Amino acid sequence: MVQVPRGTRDFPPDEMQKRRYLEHNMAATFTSFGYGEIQTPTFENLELFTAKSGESIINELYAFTDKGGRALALRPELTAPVIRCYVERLQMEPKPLKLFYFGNCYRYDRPQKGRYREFQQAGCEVIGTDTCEATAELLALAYTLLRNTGLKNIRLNIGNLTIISAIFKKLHLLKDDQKILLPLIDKSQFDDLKIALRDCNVSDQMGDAFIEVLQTSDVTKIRSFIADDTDAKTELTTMETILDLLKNAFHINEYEIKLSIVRGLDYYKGLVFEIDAPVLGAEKQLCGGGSYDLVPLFGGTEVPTSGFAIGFDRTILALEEEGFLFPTPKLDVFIIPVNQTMNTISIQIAQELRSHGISADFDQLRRGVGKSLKYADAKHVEKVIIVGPKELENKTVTLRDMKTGNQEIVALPDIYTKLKKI
RNA sequence: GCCCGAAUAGUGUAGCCUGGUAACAUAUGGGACUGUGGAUCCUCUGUGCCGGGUUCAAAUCCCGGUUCGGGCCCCA
Repeated sequence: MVQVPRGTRDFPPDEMQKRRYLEHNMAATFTSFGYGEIQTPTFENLELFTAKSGESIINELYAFTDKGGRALALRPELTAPVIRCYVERLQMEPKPLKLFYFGNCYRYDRPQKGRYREFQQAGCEVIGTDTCEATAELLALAYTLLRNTGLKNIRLNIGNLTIISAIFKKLHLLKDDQKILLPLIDKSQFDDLKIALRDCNVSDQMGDAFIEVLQTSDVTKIRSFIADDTDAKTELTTMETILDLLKNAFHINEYEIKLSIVRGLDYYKGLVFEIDAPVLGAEKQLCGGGSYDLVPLFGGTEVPTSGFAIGFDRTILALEEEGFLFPTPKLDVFIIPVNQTMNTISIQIAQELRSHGISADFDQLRRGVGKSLKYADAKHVEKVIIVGPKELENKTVTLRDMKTGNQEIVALPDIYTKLKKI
């Protein structure tokens, strides 16, 4: 039997209901914040993704050569394509430019729960502003977006790469050292980090202090550690302004400063953040983002950019874990012709209801009333119309409420007004 | 890419250790039943992931592969 390829999935109707709900819900939040939707191609020129991350990323890409010999790749994420599109045709748009997107992405990874080779991302980019209010809004949007979906338990952690870089400089750490240290910081493996710092000729005293700063959410502790670096101090003050706005203007209090948030991709700079759903366990990260620099790399005029991406599939898993009840759009009316001579009138009624925005279906298997009622029940239909010759003599039909079992005789012209109350 | 576990009707499971006719529940289709039977009863169809090996005989034992799940690596 032919199966779906490794790491990919089919989405039957009951899954698609959840996915569409989430898409509509998220799109509504994005648009309420003044964002416009954008869509880019599923595949791009390979160099778009190797430009910053280097050739090694090809191992994690679905990369291929087309019949014209072009080196292409299925997109592994959407930030680079959106910025490519901006540079290519949107540079003269009024600023700030606020874009959001949904799209399937592809990575050649080992699949596990919440992790697939084809997965969906939702996300956004803000181009043309790096004011504190813009950054605060980005944080607020990410948090609000996930909250609006119905998620109860999420954690927002905020870090800052400018401050981390300043600390690296202060500890006289070289680029090569950072490559070893950053992954350890990202994974919060502080015991290993301590040993690695020692290998990098950092004194135990400084190393311990650094590790403490990485774990604290106390701003004064961070400030005293970076007291002799003006850039870092300025950045910290900016961050405080942002957090102040987040708290007092956007009224979002649930966040933690966590300097160990450093993100994987190296085009980020300044403020970075992640949102976790603890219910998901090992693969718990739902959202990641921050400020980054990609526009000049793609040949555009330098402009501030920031954004975030949300793991759409994981958001659904998290909602399911929390026992969230997804809204389930149902068929409004099922029409049962008592016999085949009732087919024409049944179809006419269905069409009439459909034209009034009431979803309607009729028995197409020529089943008896009993079997049809059972079918309507299995489909969780609200109302059933039974069309039979006895009532039809008086231009009426039977309207049955499937919840209560109550039945009434309704004149044909009154069906629509009777059902409109649903 | 690495380590561990799993895979049996559409779905959920039993049987596997100790090789011998593949089973149960549920769902689907049909019927009892030519208008109320959302019930009940009857019934058809439908199952061993793939490939090799051992054996008179493999769902069962062995090997390889595939996919899924758990954990690494990496990341969303």
